[in-house]
Amino acid sequence: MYRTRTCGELRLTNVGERVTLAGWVQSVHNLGALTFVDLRDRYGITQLAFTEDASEELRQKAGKLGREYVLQATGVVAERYSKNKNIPTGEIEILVEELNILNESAIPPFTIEENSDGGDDLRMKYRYLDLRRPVVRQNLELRHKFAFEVRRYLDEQGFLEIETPVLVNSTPEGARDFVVPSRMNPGQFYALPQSPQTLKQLLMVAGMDRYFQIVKCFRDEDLRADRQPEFTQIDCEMSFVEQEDILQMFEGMSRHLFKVIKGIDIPALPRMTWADAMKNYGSDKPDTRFGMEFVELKNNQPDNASREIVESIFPDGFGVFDGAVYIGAICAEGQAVYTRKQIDQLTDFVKRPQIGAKGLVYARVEEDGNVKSSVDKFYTQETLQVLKQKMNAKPGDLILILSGDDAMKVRKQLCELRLEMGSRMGLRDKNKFSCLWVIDFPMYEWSDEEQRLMAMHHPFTSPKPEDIPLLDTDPASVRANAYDMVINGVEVGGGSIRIHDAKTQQKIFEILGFTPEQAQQKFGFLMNAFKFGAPPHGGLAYGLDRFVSLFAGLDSIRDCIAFPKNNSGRDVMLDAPGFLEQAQLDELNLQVVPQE
RNA sequence: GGUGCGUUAGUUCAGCUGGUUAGAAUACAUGCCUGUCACGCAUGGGGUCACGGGUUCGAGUCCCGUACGCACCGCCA
Repeated sequence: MYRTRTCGELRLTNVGERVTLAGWVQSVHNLGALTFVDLRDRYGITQLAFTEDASEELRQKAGKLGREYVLQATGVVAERYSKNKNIPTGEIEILVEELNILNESAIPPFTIEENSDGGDDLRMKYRYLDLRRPVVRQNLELRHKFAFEVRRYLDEQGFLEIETPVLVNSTPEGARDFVVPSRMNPGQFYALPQSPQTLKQLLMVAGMDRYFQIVKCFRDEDLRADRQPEFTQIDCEMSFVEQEDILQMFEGMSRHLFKVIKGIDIPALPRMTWADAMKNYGSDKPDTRFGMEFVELKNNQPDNASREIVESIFPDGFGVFDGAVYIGAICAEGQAVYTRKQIDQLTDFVKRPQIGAKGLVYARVEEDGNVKSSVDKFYTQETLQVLKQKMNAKPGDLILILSGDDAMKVRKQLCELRLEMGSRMGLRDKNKFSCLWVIDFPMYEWSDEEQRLMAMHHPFTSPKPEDIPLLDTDPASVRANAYDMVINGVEVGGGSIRIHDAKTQQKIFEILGFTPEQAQQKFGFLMNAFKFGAPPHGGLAYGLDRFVSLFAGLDSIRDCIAFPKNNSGRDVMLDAPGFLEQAQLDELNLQVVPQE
């Protein structure tokens, strides 16, 4: 037996017990005649003491230990002379009688401590050492607990966890697929699933009624702090349900997770239409931890987000806003104190190429109620007072205005500005959570690149019944039975009520530009299945990595993934991907054309 | 595909308008130390300044290119 206890559990009540511990050397404090060794395992740190009671040989041995050596130590639990209040085991130590070096260690390339001195790159290369750090390990522990509670909740609700294949077909639409050559079928390829979407729908046709799976999904697109090429989805589907049933079920799951894991009772999730989210926040995943909603000061081109014309409050013919299609503003409470320099920073921020605003107009509401703006020379105080009233601004507030000839673009710029102001004003507290449903997404969005409508969610999403007539006349304005769960501006999950009859599905494929032959070739299996009694069904998928990151307050989902990939999609520890031997390529009927 | 920032000791970083032998902290090694817990003290070793080219009497420093890393845009149904 390697150990009788772990390094995290011994207390004063254990004094006098003879125990054996095993773990890694966190640190060695050699004081000459006295040596202290901090021994670490997953459960904590316990101090090993080598004192005058220990043999000379033992003291010599202890003094020569290096960081990360693997030890087995047997001794008696004793009360410490001087206690360490910083750790739970700080009141005791082990008076070591037997010491066994189970393995030596090379000098680690970075310190394995709460605040490591290693950079990201280095820590990823030696991720197995990085994972010894409590901060990183705790993220994986949280992830385990999260997944466990998901299973508990869904099991209690009658869901079956069913595995679906990882070697499937490449699908048109959506992200680029990872592909796998088939040795037995020369020239043919499997693809890794971007999501088990169609498979779970087939499980509904099969009568499984309630399905879930915590499953890896794959998308061959560029990475981000919140995007990995392989990521984990909590994939769920239910039969004989309407949108309301699904929202209730998964709102319940989220509340369960918040309650059990974070100890937080979250209120019922508000629901916001996609149109309102875009109109008031410029985003389909608004961060609702703070307000600062947009006010439309002009909009003469109604769209899916706001369908009414708003006359400009600024008279034409005078200045900066002439010719703008859309003018929108936010009111930053109490920020009139912003200096010229801070305003200039904000202006630079919105003018960055990634955001692309042409400029920023600001107006301060002064203590006497007068409005002082960057466009004073163009507009009268009366006009500015209308602005103040429209913005519901008080003395001390700062109004920030953006304009342009494309309402959606300006909304997105305003969205970035709003988030930036939220951050600057400390309104985006990681320990505060604001959850909501965004509902009534449009079915389609226009793709400039492909010059056609694309499914906004996916092509299996059903249109709202009342909008079905619009499919023929104005498909771009058709709304879908689709919904996202959004927390703190992060899309943690999304789903829809699916199409369950072959005819409607065929029609949707047509609108997306598939010929009947193409639709049959790519999705024949699904439409055939629909001929055999498909139940009405729908579901939702959560992004596990994002949800866990949110709970852990992480900036990147990498931090809750044991072995993540870097920005270029590489695993720097495995040095993957790599080249294949010629024999392996031959067997797969693959030829590698050398890059020039 | 694009934009920005970065690459100097094992590690994290400093190094100004180009100018002697490139520094600090930490880690590491050796010695001292009977209560450390960020132990302390002393001594020591450790550098292809990412790579290639250019400008210059002279480049860690300026310019161009490449590679790599991070963040972002495009992309991600």
